[in-house]
Amino acid sequence: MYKQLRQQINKIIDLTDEEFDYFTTFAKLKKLRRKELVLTEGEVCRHAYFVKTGCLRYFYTVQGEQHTGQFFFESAWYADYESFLSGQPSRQNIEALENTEIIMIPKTALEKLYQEVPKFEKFGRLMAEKAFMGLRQRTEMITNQSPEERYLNLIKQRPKLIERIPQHYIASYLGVKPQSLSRIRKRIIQNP
Amino acid sequence: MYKQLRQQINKIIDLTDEEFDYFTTFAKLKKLRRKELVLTEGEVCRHAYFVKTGCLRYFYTVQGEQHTGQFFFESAWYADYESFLSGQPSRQNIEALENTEIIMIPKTALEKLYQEVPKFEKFGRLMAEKAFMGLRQRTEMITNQSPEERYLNLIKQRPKLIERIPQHYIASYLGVKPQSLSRIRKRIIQNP
DNA sequence: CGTCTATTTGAATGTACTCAAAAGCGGTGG
DNA sequence: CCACCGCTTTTGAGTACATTCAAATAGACG
Repeated sequence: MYKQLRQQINKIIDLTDEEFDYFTTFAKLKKLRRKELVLTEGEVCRHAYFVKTGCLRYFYTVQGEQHTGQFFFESAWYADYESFLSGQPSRQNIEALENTEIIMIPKTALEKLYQEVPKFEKFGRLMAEKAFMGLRQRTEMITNQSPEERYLNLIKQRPKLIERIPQHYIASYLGVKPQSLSRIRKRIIQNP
Repeated sequence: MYKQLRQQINKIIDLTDEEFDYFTTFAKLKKLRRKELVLTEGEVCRHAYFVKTGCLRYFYTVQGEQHTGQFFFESAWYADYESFLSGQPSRQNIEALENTEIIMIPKTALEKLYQEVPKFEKFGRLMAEKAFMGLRQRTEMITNQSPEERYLNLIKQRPKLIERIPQHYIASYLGVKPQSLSRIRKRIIQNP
């Protein structure tokens, strides 16, 4: 049932069977249909989400425009840390781009685990550190690279993403308009 | 001696006098002159830095150009998390913009503290979470706002920074050329 | 097949960039 | 005290590239 989850957690900390079983008593499964939201802006993010199958996208809206923050595929974790930690309403939306199965861990459960089992405090730290590094990579991509470079890098580093995600979402993720991404692709095809 | 440090840490976790004293046994003081680097790209970041007085800037170089990531003033913490955590050479430089006094905490000390005192594990988690939120704010500023909006926001949110930091560093922080920032300022002065 | 959405293409526009040079400012030494 | 030097900031002119507005084409799904 939770084998996949166990594998991912094992990459971060070693849990005994008991500890993992205890962890899973708090887990909730949820199935999402394509385009369904698991978090809507204005709500407080009270869960961490683990993608079992499918794909999530988080985005936020600025002046009526959607900005895509990130995509998450099988075995990835996500939560809107800002809302999750502060308890403030989230400005993000988290949406399933395909029919998607997720495992939800309530914040309250994590807090309980942090207190009861020191090992989970370490888990929490490592997750936050990992999240930080992921975001930094993303930030550098946006600040240091031209749209064309960003797209070429994405092809190189996450080729499966290109095949799986509709182009206008990729444009939004790269920080350009769909028309611009279309032209970028054209340029790339014409010039080796 | 370490009163200022104690105050800042108290904002995050409660430490007993003994715990704090133990913590400070690992601390090292360092004075930096203006323009001096405390971390150079290629080195591994083995310390967390706490600014006692003065100001630090971290930047990295892309195709010969400096990109300023962030400024840190009195009572701020910094470390290149990526290098600090992974042990890989840093791509960042950390520089004093003024004569600056810092307190350095070795990574090895933190690891020891994490193991020995559970409370510090929590401290580590909270610091990572805080770092994450700071970076996210920065990322959104870059992705969602025009250079002019970024500058106006900076004036509003960190007015002291504007007075204290030379303009070309601010331009670099905002992701524009110094000439462009100069023109932005001109526009702002002319139009209310 | 027809409708709706996604992608592509075209033309005009705007904004930051580059290259270049002038003006401003701070510090040093005569 | 002033003259000079290096560095910062400003200004000008021309360019590059993503954007906007608009429309055509292509694909997906009922």
